[in-house]
This record gives sequence, structure tokens and C-alpha cells, in this order.
Amino acid sequence: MALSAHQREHLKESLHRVGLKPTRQREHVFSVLLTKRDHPTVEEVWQRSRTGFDGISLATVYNCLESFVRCGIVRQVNYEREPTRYCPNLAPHAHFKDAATGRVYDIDLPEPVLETLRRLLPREFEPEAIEISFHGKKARASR
Amino acid sequence: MALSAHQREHLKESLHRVGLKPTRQREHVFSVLLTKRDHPTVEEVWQRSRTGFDGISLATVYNCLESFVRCGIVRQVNYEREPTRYCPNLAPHAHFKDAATGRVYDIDLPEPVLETLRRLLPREFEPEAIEISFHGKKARASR
DNA sequence: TTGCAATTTAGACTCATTCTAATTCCTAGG
DNA sequence: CCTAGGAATTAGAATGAGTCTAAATTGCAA
Ligand SMILES: [Mn+2]
Ligand SMILES: [Mn+2]
Ligand SMILES: [Zn+2]
Ligand SMILES: [Zn+2]
Repeated sequence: MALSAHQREHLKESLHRVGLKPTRQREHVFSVLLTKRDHPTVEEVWQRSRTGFDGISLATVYNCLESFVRCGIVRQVNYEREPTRYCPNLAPHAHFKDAATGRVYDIDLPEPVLETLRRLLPREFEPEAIEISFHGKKARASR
Repeated sequence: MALSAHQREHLKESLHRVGLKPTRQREHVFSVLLTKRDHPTVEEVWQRSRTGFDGISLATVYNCLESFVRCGIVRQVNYEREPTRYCPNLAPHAHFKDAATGRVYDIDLPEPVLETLRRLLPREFEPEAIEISFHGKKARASR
């Protein structure tokens, strides 16, 4: 799936802010991330990218994803020491990993909850990032 | 520092529950974890263990720590893909990693806060574990 | 056109962790 | 005491996600 004009602009501008250029590879890999928002690993992004962009190298996928993280439009998600996953959801959210399928879901994080967490810290701690990960079972049901 | 009778008993019983035996190496490595509670990596645990138990191997330190995790008396702490750290604090707590020093601190987690977090999950999600990690700066002060 | 810097690429490399297979330890039974 | 057998320990090899290197390729701007 190709990027919309709006998405392409978002990417271009974000990259530009950190001195990087939009390239064919970056646009394609970004569109792959947006198309199926299931927190893919680098290998998965690579496999998906190869259909629609043959010859793209694994190294380039690593590089593209690193660029996106650097310019703040993608987050890395780590569970234990498994391969890093990538998430283009820019809203504050936690992650839930289903033990049965390995799939990772986004969980919305309201600002008041974040504030509650920040208040747990003694005065001398100045947090720059908070990461919340759930792990458990997801029952079949709804949606 | 040697284990107290109470600590030795705790270790013995915990290992026993999962079919493992207390050994000289396990007791020593466990005492190392309790002596300086700064979330050491395996390498650090190994270095500390070697004074007081010469000849203990890195493989054994890996094995001991895995045993402790398996029987529930030690937690693994991961930040990004850095080497795994180990924590013998059994109370529910989050972690704060100081960007300047790399040191990891325990942050107490009151049950009501955990409950608030669990309530963020849609009905079909059944969490078994919640992990909360802060990252930021810690100002000099207090203590 | 040409020149140049950024990007892409293949493949080598790193290093935390896991695995393997050989030794050592412990202890229950004789 | 002895000894057999299972558990634990050990050194070193293997694994694999991620990083690095150095050589092509690309895309612009002069
Ligand atoms: Mn983690
Ligand atoms: Mn993490
Ligand atoms: Zn996400
Ligand atoms: Zn801790």
C-alpha cells in the first residue's frame, strides 16, 4: 500500500528535522509499517518490504527503521531479549503481549495515569520516558 | 557476605519447590545478589562471585541466575537490548534507569496503582505480569 | 555533465546468551 | 566405608540479532 500525500509529507518533514532525506526505500518501509500495525520484527518488515520493492536489503531495513526511531515517528518495542519490534503509533500507549500467539497489542494510556506513575518517583528522579508492558493471555472475543 | 540462616532456608525451600538443590555455587551467587542490590549484569555477578569463590565459571553464574528466576526469587530486568540485569527484590516495583550512570533503581509500586493499570485493559486481556520502566536523569541529592 | 555527499548494500564482525559434552559432586543404597 | 547414578558444574563451541565496514549506487546542485 502506498503512502497518502499526507503521510508522505509527515515522513519527509520528520526526516528533514534530523537532516535525513526521504528515499524510495524509506517511503516503502514506512508504508509497510503503516499497513499492518502488528509490531513486526526487522525480519518481518524485510519480508513484507520485499514484495513491492525487490532487492531491498536487510541492512537497509535496519537503517530505515533506525532513521524512523531517530526522527521520532516510530517506537521500538522490546520484550525480554527477543528481536526488537517496531510501532508507528505515536499516541502514548502501553503494550500487551499475548503469550499464546506472540502478538503485541497497543493499550491506550490516558495522561492522568501517566501522571500517577510519575508521582511515584521521589523528587530527584526526572523521567524522560516511561515504558509499560503487559504480558498474559488474550481471550478470543469481540472485534 | 554469607547468607543468614533465614536467607539460606528461603533459598533452599524455593529451589526445592521446582526440583532443584541448594549448592555451594547457588548459595554463593545468591549471597552476591543480596549483598549489593544494584541490578548487576551476569558479568558483574560473575566478577563479584569470583572473590569468595574462585574458579566459579561464567556458565555456572548463568545457570544459577536462571535457577533463581525459575523458582521466583529473582527477577530479570531488561533495558532495550543491553545485557540482562538481575534483581532479588520480591516486592512489586518498577525500575528507573539513570541515563548518566546506567544505574537502575527500584521504585515501589503500590497495589492501587497496579490495579489502575490493569483496568486500562479491555476485558479480553488477562495480564500475568506488568513491567514498568522509567528512563531519565537522577539529580544528586538526599541519601 | 560532473562532482559530491548521502544512501544502499553485501558480507564480516560482535557479543550476550545458549548449547554440548565431558567432568565433578553428592548422596542413597549396599 | 564403597559405589552407582543423577544432578550440577565447567570449558568451549555455536547461535543469532544487531552493528560495522567498505565498496557501489543514487540523487542533486553547481
Ligand atoms: Mn522487558
Ligand atoms: Mn524495554
Ligand atoms: Zn505500539
Ligand atoms: Zn529491582
